[in-house]
Amino acid sequence: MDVQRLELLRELAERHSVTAVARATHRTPSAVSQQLKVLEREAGLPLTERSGRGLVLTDAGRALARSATDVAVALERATAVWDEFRNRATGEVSLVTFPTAGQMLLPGVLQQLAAHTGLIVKCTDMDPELSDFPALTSDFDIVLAHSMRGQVPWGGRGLTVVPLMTEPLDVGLPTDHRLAGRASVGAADVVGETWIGVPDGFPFERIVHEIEQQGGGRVQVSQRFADMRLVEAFIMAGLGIALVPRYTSGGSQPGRLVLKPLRGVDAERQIVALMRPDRAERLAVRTVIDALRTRAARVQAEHTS
Amino acid sequence: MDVQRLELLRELAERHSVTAVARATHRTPSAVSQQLKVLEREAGLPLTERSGRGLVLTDAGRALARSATDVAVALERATAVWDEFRNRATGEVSLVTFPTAGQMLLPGVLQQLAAHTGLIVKCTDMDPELSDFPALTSDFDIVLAHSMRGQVPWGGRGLTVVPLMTEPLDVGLPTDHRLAGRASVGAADVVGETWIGVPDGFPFERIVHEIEQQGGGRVQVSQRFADMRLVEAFIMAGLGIALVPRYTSGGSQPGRLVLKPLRGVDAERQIVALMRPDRAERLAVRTVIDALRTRAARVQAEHTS
DNA sequence: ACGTCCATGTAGCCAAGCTACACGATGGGT
DNA sequence: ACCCATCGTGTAGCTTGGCTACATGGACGT
Repeated sequence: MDVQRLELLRELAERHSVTAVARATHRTPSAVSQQLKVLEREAGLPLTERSGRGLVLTDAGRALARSATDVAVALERATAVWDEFRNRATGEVSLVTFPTAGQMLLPGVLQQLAAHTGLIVKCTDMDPELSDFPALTSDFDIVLAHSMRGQVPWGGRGLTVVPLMTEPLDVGLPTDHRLAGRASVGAADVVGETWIGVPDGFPFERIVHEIEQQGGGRVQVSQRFADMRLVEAFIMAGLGIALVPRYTSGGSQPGRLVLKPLRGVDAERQIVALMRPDRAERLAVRTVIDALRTRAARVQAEHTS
Repeated sequence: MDVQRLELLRELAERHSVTAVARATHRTPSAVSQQLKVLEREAGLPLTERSGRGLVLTDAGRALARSATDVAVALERATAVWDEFRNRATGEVSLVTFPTAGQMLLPGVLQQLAAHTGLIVKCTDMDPELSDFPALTSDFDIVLAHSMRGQVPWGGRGLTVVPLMTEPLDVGLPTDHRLAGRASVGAADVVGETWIGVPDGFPFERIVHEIEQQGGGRVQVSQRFADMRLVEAFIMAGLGIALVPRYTSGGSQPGRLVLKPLRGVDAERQIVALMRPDRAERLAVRTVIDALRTRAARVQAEHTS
């Protein structure tokens, strides 16, 4: 029973295609196919089935892939042991973020991690609109994702979830708005306004529905943007109001945008780090995660004081 | 990070010698030495140290060997998964026993396991006097061992321990003995007798000391034997009395030996199965263990009714 | 019906890991 | 104090497992 082969099976379970596995593991499809065949012969029962053009795993294949994860975890834990003996995290850690979290956390994190020589962090940003967060864990060590409170759609998939911070979502208004003087606003105050929304399927969506229910009316959404800068620009131009994450707003032109807490509505988003459990064991990865957590805590502390 | 190499390091941790590892893994010492060297180069820190003629592990080496066990467990669990998918335990299971336990349990176990085609159980017996039970787990899948109540000297070593049964230790008397009519005997009744003992270092020893303390005197030990048949022969010849495990006695010449429970003394031995944790995960091994447990339960039930 | 994409065979190459043998070092036995 | 058994470790050379390159056949979309 070879670990490499198990790893291949696990990749196949995630990527659903021999060619995709081959690309991800820097091999030819032929090599992957051959190894899977050997694994099946060893197992003595079919692990894969043809399904049209591609391959799917059988029940046995899925079960084996699942326990392959445990093997990978144990292995990574072993390498972490000796990393700890050398007292240094080493190697490359890849990370994807959505723009706002990256802007808020990454500069500070990378400055903090500069002290660790030999630790290289490769960051990428990805539009949350296009990205399926759990799927990204196949290609990146750490995936920064956001979700609404309580809602953890990635628990069941066997992924490791590390909560980083919960960020309140406020209502962003232009400084000359009629509500700009209030300390906070309620659903009834804002339900009649023109809104700038987020693309369909975004977690914020649920909050807008809640405002409609509590405020008793229909929200008018004039535009839908994924990029917060764009949203803020529209607010400041007086073209509508919008939900804005509290810690990441402003920056561009302070003084022309005010944020008002939303009373009576559970308006928070959780920012979490998502990882494949084996990746989460690496000392280098854990070091980055620690830096992310301390940085997130500091950001939150700075805003509450 | 290769699993094979980790396995080698783990074997080295158990056997304390490259040549021993080579013998156990059917390789030349040179091959083992080379692989360990590669592992050290990968780790970037020394894992072994010369100590006279042999090798000892450094702290880092021991830590790594420990986590190598977790890897092995995960791997065996994976193969167990597919064994379960085929619904049959297969392969060879090696087992060592001390004579009395083997006599009591193994025939029934092997009869029960005859139903499992493809499952081969290789049994060996070994004099408990000569054997270091924990050390035997390096060479056998299952080690049947005995110990006194509460006393579990093999807990700390990271071995898997499965309790099979607790067997009372009675006082064996010839039928014409002056105490043969009693329902039970106390320490004071037997402390003045001539005893047949067990070799030094045997767990029974502690009970003899307890008899001396409670009975208030010194026990006279005329002979020391490891084999119970021999002990029983001496008892029946009127040459002394001895502690005899209740379930395994008799058989040879019933009617010339009687057993009397010992009042006020904690005279029991525990029979347990000892395994290396990775071996314990194999479905074949677990099947044999299950058979041992049901057989042990039946033996115990037959004697109490 | 055609082209494209996918999985999978076959031949051949490369490297990892083994054996065989030799050498220096250590420690017990006489 | 010597000798010799034993242990770990180098070096040379072979075997084999796993890869690439290329070819083949089946499934889907247009």
